[in-house]
Amino acid sequence: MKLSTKGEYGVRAMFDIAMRHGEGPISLKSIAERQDISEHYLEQLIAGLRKAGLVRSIRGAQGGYILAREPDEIKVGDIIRVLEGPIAPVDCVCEEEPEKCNRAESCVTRGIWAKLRDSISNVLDSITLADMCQEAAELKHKEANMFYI
Amino acid sequence: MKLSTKGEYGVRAMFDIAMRHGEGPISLKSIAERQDISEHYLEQLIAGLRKAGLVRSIRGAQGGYILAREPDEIKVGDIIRVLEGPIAPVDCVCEEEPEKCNRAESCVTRGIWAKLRDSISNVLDSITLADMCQEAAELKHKEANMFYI
DNA sequence: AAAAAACCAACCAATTTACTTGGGATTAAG
DNA sequence: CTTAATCCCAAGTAAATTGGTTGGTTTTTT
Repeated sequence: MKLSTKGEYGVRAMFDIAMRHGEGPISLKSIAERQDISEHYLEQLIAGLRKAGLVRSIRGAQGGYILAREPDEIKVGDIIRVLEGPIAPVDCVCEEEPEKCNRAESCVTRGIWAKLRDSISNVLDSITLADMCQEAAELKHKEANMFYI
Repeated sequence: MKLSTKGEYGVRAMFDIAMRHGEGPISLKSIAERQDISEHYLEQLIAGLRKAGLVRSIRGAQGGYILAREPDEIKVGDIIRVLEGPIAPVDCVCEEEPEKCNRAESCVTRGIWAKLRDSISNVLDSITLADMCQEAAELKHKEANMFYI
C-alpha cells in the first residue's frame, strides 16, 4: 500500500505551484530546487499532469507552469489518479473498468477491496490544493506565534 | 495504491482456512487449488504468516495449517501488514518507525498521507476473518433464495 | 516402507522504479 | 537578431520488486 515517488512528488509539485498561484508561470527548475526533486524526472511527471489538463505550460524564457483550474477545483485525488493510475487496491475493483473475476466466493474479498478503494478515494478527493495552501498558512501562523510563548 | 498479489493471495488463503476452521489442518495444496494460486508461491506467503503467528502448521501426512487464533481475533490488517509491510502511503508516516523528513513545509503533504494511512488502517482493522465468513454465509443464503423468485 | 505433507534455499524472467542523457523547439529580454 | 531561459521529447539504464519456479529435505501418518 505504498505510493510511488510519482504521486508523492506530483502532489508536492502541484502544491508548490498552488502556493504561488497568481504570480505568473513557475519554472520547473525552481519547483525542482525547492522540492529537492530531479528536474528531468519531475519534467516527466508534470508532462502527465499537463496532458491530463491539471496544469498549463508557458514556453520560452520566463515561462513555466500555472494551474489550469483554481486551487479549490483541483483535488489531491485528481493528481494521484494521473500519476499512479486508477485508485484500486486490486484490479477487480478498478474505478473505471473493473477487471472481470470469475471466482464466485471471492466476492467476499472483493467487498473488502471496494470498501478500501472508497475509503482512499474519499480521503484524496476531500482535499484540494486550496485546502493545502490554507493549512500551510495556518502552520506558518502557528509557528510565528511560537516566538511569543 | 495497489496491493501486490502477496496481500491479495494472503487474505484469500487465510479466508479459505477460516472457512474450514475446526475441521483440522488444511493442506496448502488444497488451498492453492481452491484459490487458484501457485502452490510454491503460496508456500512462501504462508511461511511469513506462520512466522508472524497468524497460523500454525502441522507437519507430516494429513498435516496442513490452522488458524493460530480464533477467526474474530484475526484482522485483515494483520495479514496485510505481514505480507505487504507496514501500512504507510509514504515512509515518513510509517506506523512503527516514521522516516525522518527535513523539509519543513512538507508537513502539509505529510498530514495528507497520515490521514490516508489512518483511513486505510481503519478499514483493514475493522474486518476480521469471522466477519468475512459471516458475509460468505449471507451471500450463500441470498443466492439460495434466488431460486424461489 | 511409502505417501503426504510442511519446510527451505536458491534461482529467474519480466516489470517497474527512479532516474539520466542528450538533444530540439519556443519565446522573452537585451 | 542573438542569446539565454525555458518547455518538450525520446531513449537508455541500474537497481529493486514481483511473481513466480526448481529441486530438494524433513516430519508424520497410514
